[in-house]
Amino acid sequence: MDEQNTIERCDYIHAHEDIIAKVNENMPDEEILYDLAELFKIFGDSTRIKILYVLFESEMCVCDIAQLLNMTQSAISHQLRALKQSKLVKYRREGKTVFYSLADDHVRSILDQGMEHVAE
Amino acid sequence: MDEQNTIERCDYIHAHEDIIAKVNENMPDEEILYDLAELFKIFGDSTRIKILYVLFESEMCVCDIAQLLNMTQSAISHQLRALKQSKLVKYRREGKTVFYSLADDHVRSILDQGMEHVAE
DNA sequence: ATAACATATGAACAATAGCTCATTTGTTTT
DNA sequence: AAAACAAATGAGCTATTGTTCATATGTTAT
Repeated sequence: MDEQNTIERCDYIHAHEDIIAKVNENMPDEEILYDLAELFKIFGDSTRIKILYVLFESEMCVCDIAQLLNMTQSAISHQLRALKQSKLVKYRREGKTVFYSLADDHVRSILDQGMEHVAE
Repeated sequence: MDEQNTIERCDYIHAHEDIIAKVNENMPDEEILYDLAELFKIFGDSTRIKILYVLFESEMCVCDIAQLLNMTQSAISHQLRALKQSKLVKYRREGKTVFYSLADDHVRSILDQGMEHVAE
């Protein structure tokens, strides 16, 4: 009750009441925004982006990806785990080999949207 | 010439020649992929995502955003700088006040694509 | 010019992330 | 069962990042 807002505030808020109401109305839940940020974090690393581009062509095993990107098996495996946890890639095992592939079309559309912005 | 590839390799590469050729053909330049990752890094923080959602409703000054998100002016200003550098927001000065707004429609489409994936 | 306000910025610190190295797990072959 | 191979994992190290705090810059009003 007597807890004070310690954040500095400007003398008067510029935004009108209706705007503020709309912001609060349309702002997704904290949890969703957190998840969204986590998802984009995954795209925020060029190694992972390269892996995704490789998988655009075909499913591929860890070692092949490592060779194509000239990186260690361990580094690729760690990154594939992140991609897996975000449900951006899926995998199937075939003997000793594990083949990874893109989970769905979102990967492509998200990267394409980003590309459009970067290309400008 | 005598520089050796120190990366471990599997006994045989699974991917066929034509696949490897296509990967190398369709893989964007290193520099582009770096820029792309940098762009997604910007989306990879929930504070910045919140700022963008706020700006969906209306242009807004730094202090208003800070109040809406209950954060310090400094923190918001720092993040707005990142958004500005990535050309995701633009600004105009009106006296002491600086109003920020979304730079273009890419912001919305990128966030929407991400949302689609998260919502699953 | 001075005071007041809005914003920007730099240094510092804690938390996070990506890579390497060593090792483990899972599978196949002998 | 043992050896060999592919992949996964954990610890450790360095680099990066988001916030805070203090201060500087830019603009307006007195």
